[in-house]
Amino acid sequence: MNANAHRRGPALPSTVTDPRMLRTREALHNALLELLERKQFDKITIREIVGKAQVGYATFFRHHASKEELLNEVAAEQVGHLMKVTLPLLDASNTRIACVALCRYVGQHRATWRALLTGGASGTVREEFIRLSSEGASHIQTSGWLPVGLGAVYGVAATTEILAWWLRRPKGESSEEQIAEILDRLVVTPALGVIGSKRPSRGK
Amino acid sequence: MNANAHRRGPALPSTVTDPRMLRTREALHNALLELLERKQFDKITIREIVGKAQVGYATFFRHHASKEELLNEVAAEQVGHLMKVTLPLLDASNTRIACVALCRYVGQHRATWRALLTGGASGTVREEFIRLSSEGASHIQTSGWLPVGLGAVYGVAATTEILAWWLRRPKGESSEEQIAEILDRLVVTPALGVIGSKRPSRGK
Amino acid sequence: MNANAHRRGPALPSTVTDPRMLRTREALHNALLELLERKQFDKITIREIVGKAQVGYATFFRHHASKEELLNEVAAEQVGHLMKVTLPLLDASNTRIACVALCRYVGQHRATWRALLTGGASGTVREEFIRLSSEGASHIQTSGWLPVGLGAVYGVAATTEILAWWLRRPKGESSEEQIAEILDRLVVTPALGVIGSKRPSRGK
Amino acid sequence: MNANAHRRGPALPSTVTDPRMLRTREALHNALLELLERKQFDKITIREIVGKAQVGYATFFRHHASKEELLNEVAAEQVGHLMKVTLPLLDASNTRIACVALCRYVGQHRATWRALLTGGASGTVREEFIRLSSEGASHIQTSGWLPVGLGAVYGVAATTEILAWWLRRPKGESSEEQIAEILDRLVVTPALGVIGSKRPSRGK
DNA sequence: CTCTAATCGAGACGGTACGTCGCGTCTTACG
DNA sequence: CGTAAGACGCGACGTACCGTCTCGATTAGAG
Repeated sequence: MNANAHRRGPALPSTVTDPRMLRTREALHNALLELLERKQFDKITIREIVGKAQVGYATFFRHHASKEELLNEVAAEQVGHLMKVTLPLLDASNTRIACVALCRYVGQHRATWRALLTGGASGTVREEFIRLSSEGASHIQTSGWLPVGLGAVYGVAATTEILAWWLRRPKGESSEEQIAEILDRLVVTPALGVIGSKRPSRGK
Repeated sequence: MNANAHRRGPALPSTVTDPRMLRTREALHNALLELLERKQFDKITIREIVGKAQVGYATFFRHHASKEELLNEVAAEQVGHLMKVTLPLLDASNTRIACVALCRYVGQHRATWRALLTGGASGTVREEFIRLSSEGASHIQTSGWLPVGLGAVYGVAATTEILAWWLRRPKGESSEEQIAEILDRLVVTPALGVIGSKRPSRGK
Repeated sequence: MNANAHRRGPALPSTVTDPRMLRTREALHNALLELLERKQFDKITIREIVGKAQVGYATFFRHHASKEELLNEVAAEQVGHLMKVTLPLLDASNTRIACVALCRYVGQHRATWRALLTGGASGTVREEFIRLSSEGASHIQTSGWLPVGLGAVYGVAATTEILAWWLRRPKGESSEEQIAEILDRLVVTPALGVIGSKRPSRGK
Repeated sequence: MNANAHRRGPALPSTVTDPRMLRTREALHNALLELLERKQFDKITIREIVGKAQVGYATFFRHHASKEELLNEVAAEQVGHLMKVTLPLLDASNTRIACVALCRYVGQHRATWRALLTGGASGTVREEFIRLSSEGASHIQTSGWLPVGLGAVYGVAATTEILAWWLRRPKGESSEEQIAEILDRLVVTPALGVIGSKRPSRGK
């Protein structure tokens, strides 16, 4: 009996072709993003999301098991876009270019990324970041004193935190280039290890 | 009408002397901390807290307007303890000592700090950190390229994230000194500005 | 932990003394009866009941596990009242008197009993009837050709069906005495067995 | 637009000849009957019915506007079969023969009739019974003290209730003849009036 | 034997009621 | 007479069916 065959979205969402489902999925994604621009993720109710998306309440659960799962999906999507822009430029010899690209992209999607990074969703976004970057940047090496796992956690946390600070401020206060420089000097360069050279702090 | 005359804790909790109130407050603090060691903050219900604290349900609201407010108070308290240990040692000329003190303190209160930093309460703890440190460390100067506000946000976020990573791992995996070194090299030194000298990233 | 201590009404509702609970219980009883006068039991939603009773939705479940359980309670109550009036008069030598008493009582509470017997609740009422009458009339003997269990089921079903027919018709169409006579001749006398002889009825 | 041109079965189902429709109709009838043997009518969902009938969900509505309508149809069909067997034998001078025929028929289709009479469908079955019998037995006269309408309602209710009692009991407990006698003495004879004369029963 | 239209399965969808849970308020009874 | 116990109104949760509505893919039966 297929009495409950209607439950759970397909295992591989990418294979969905039914235009109704695609429309619904996108409507839910957009609705969540729009709501995130105005209130904290955990203050948003599923009923608000489906209301804004013009979608039936039960329909939500035909696509996502929970609010969190929808956020995961949205986060993965957005982080994916960001990565696609930044990763190809990431090159140990010149990290600044990647930082600028990243900041520029974020600056161009200010509203979305402010929502993602300052609206209670940042934890999820960070996890997605770590997941995707450990896939895409597995060749990056850190110097020995910094455990790889910690490097990733730190890098992502620091980056998102800096971006969040930037996005919380009024629009023109800091330029994309300034933030990129901060990012590079404060996070990327120290984490990548400044290999083989000066350690500014006092010796052990 | 004085329908809610009994509501709201006193404006200045520090002035409370009634031993019953003190007992209740402490019981609630401890109950929250113990629960945080076992589950996410937002999965904890007020009824659980008062149950564990052996306190009447309504009594909770005579002391705190909400769960979050209690968490704020607990966070301020714990962060205060931590600050008291670390701040006096903070000296631009030798940051490592402060880092070691901080890690040692956290290591000695592992359970509590793991609860605070990995249990969904970290946002609150961070805010409390920023608030208290901007009071206590207002004399710290960063070099010009790093806005003061961002410096604080970054420093706290990076620090808590690193500590959280540490506390999530099995107990003996990294020593307090190792974490302190990472903290110093990765966060404190770069943020304090590497004053007057070499900037490892390429010039503009 | 008494996290769910609020669930389920007390095992012995008769022992409840809290006036709030009494008010709520009665409001729910009345609301159900009023709604039953206007629509089928299974078309009535719990939300309608609590709406009419001016009671919170969740409160319903603090008193009754389901709509059906509430109906059981209401039915038992009403049937109990009816029994109290009729049973004492039940005497094998003159069943007519009991029939008249029963019809009179029902006639005096026309709206309620029409609701109970014609509104989709009759099954429940019948079961309650059988339950209570097998307690109160256990001394009644049927002649051998009619199994006792069947006698009860038949008597109750026939009686309620006749009353239901009566109550469905316009108010003055048949007098209480006429229905009582039908009841006596059609149901009671045949079921009691017509033991060889005298039929007390017929004489006015 | 003929958006709903496909909706609603033909006004006269008897005129349908398309074998696909016939197959579907029968499958739905059987599915409902089988399910009724295992659970209450109102606990049965349309999705279960179409599942068991191996029929698409929407197809159900191409034949029946609702679950209830399907039940009506099934009830009419089964009651019709029963009537065809019993009615021709109904003769005021010897009601026993018809009673025996009725019980025998029901006994031969025990599962079906238990489903129909004890599974929450009895109300519908009774209505169908009354409708069909008032067509087929309109010549039956009752004595004056019993209104015709009430006679029908009573007769059908009492009969179905007695049968239901019988069918609920273990299979061989009462013979078809015993039930027929009860039916005759308890329901048919009293209702037909026993106008001062012969009572065919009693003599064995 | 085609071909056109009726019929079908599958199942996404907007609804609505369900029963549960936790909140924060307010009443009651008890010590 | 103040405090615990807990009933209450509220509102979101996730589930289950409802009945409507596309979609193709069969499958009749008329040409």
